[in-house]
Amino acid sequence: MTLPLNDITRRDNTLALLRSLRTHGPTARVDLGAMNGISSATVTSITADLLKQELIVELPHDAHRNGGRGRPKTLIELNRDAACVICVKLSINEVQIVVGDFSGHIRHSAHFTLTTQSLTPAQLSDFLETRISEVHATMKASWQRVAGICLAVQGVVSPVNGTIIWSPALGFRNASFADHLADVFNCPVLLENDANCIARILAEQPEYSSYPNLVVIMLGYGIGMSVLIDGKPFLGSQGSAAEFGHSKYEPGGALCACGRRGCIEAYTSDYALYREARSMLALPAGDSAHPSHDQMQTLTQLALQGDPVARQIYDKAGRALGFGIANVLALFNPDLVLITGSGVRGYDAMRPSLERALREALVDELIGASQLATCPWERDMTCLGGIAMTLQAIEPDLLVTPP
Amino acid sequence: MTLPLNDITRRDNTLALLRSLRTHGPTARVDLGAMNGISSATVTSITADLLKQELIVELPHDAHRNGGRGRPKTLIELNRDAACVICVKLSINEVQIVVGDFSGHIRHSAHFTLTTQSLTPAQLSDFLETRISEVHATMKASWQRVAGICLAVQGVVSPVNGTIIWSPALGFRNASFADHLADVFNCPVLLENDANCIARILAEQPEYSSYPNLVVIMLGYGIGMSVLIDGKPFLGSQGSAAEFGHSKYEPGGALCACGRRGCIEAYTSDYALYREARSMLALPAGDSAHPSHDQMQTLTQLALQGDPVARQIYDKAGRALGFGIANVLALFNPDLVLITGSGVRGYDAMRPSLERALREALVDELIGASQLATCPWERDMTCLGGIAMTLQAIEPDLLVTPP
DNA sequence: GGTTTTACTTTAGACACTAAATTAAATTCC
DNA sequence: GGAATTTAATTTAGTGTCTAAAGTAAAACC
Repeated sequence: MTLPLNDITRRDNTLALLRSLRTHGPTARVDLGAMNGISSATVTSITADLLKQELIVELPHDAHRNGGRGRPKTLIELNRDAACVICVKLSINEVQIVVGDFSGHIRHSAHFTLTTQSLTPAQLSDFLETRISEVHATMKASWQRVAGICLAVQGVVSPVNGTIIWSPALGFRNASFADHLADVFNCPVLLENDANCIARILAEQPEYSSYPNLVVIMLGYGIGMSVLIDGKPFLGSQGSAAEFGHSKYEPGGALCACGRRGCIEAYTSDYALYREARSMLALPAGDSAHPSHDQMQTLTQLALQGDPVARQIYDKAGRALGFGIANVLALFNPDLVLITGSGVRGYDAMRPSLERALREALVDELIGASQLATCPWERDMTCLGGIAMTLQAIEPDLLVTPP
Repeated sequence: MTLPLNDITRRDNTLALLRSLRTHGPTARVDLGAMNGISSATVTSITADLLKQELIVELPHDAHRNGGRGRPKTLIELNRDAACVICVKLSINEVQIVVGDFSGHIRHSAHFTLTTQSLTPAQLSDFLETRISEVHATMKASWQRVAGICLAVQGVVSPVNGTIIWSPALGFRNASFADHLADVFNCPVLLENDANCIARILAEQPEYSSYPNLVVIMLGYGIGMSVLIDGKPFLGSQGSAAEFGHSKYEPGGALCACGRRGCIEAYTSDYALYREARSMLALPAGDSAHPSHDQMQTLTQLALQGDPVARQIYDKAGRALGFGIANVLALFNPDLVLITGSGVRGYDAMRPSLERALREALVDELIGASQLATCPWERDMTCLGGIAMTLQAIEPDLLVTPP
């Protein structure tokens, strides 16, 4: 037994209202009630509590004119300054630190370039602590509280244990930073996979919110995937589910960054594409194991313009991705598969062979059950998702003890 | 808005008590309270309602002596005769019809042999209606009510739409029987995949109940799989998730019963094993496309006794299964993968190559996160699972309107 | 300026739950 | 054998949450 049952009901309803406000923006009490199946009287009661706690604010009436007859609605919105969260995105050779306010918007953002793969755990820990401290101090000076921190990491992480199991950005394995940071900054620290963050943000966008079972595949330096079941990210027993990039296309096939062979990533990721291409084509110089945006752009353009060698490389990549997606359709049967990440730039070049592979692999009924779409890629999506997840995680903590 | 909120709480608590009684057998009020985090007073109140509705009964005190001091516990158990459900298992060339009582036990069972693949939809519908009618009439004569019917079907089904999308037992596709049967017998009719039924039963057995994320793989004529996430069967958007047997091992590989190539089933199922074997080994005569138990037994024994040709066949099957399981581990990251079905008889012959494939495919961290085990196979498991699922589904209906 | 419309608040009552007190039914102790 | 002890179940009293309905507020309409 944790809480008396009635308190749970109240808390659930309170959290539901906060979530409605976060996704819908300013909303009137009547509408909040209708959206959540709660009577108007109860909304009044709950919002009164929240106003007292300064988690929400009423909008002045003159800010909005809502036409019709009758008493005008009083719009309520989240108090942006009620709390803030920090999201740290860790990817290959880049760290991004972002501050989000209580309504989920980015208030501050900074990028750092460093050779992540050569860091020791202690060096990375120091780096994170220093950088977060700077932001943390700034925020504390101007705001009430930093209510949570999120580490959004490329690779296999265990949110439950707070350990990074394996990341392409790092030269070591099984490292734990979350607990230490939680001690230092005295707030909850979430560890999340970057693909889950992105899926979280995409899923709440109106055009995708009607698909409760959503698979998001991220193409880029590596291949990431996130599965949302009933709108919630699916984590396996250790929280490290959905390692799509390392599911197998061809047993014994091409060498992957994970050390195994035949992974989809070993055919479809940036580094795999560039590895195939560099020996056969004239391409910009640079670190071919970590091709830059420009390098990939050049390669993609060649394929899209019909260069036969480049086309063949993308054909092969599309075929691997197609068979991989076929397995995902067979196993998860989602409503929608959304392909995004910086690698979508090459999607059109992969598409014919991808679709051929799908038809080759699956009976029509299974293909037809799921839609396939792409979605443009924006750099800040990961952090926005991390902020959203962190806010949701810390909200119950903010509700404690109205005095 | 459906029900006032407090009614939902009450209904949830009532259903929780019923579920406790179903899994734990006769239980005292105090213990029911402790198990469900409900106060003893509330248990008294709820059980009073249930007694009035005759869904539960009190055991006479002299039936059990529970030693200790103090007032003896009054054990409560489900009223077995409160309702019954019918489960129809449809597999290749066999239909089984079973009656389960309210406590989930089998009260009656009948098997029918018929060439299912040559039936038209109308013929099958007639057959089912006739056979169910017989049982239904018998039950109605002696009991209160037949509260639900379950169709447990091998293959891809859509529980939501009530249609059989594809079944190896049938010569046609996209057939709907559930609605018609529901009309005829005036009760809810569930359509379930057979693997989901079995997983349901296994999951509630004490030795597996501590694994919330459980994957059950069924080896047999075909390959079935069920995924339980947080103890609940995972169905995709159409409810036809987890078509593990038709996920791909080898693009362009062996021909599968589904018409595509390279499916795991095309290497590891009974028919695939026998297809490979029949040209090279002296095996019992019979329909080699649908090998009998005896035929498979002979083949398995050969492999286990070290016959090189048979061993090679099982090696290949194990390798395909191993890569398939590797993908499942990568994508679902379950706590436990349980292998069962009649085909477990050959598991030991597949095991070495299966484990080799796993190690070849996955980084150690992902293999180590999940356990792998086998579980003996019993014929009635499917129907027991179907009964359990049906009882759970109809329970809310039984609670309506205390007069 | 009165009427109508819509939004929000207050009031009154119902329901489910729990803690504490009470009753029930056994065992143990003397 | 009767009193004390122990444990189970029930009853009682009280709390919290919710809703429907009545009441109040603030606008547009006529």
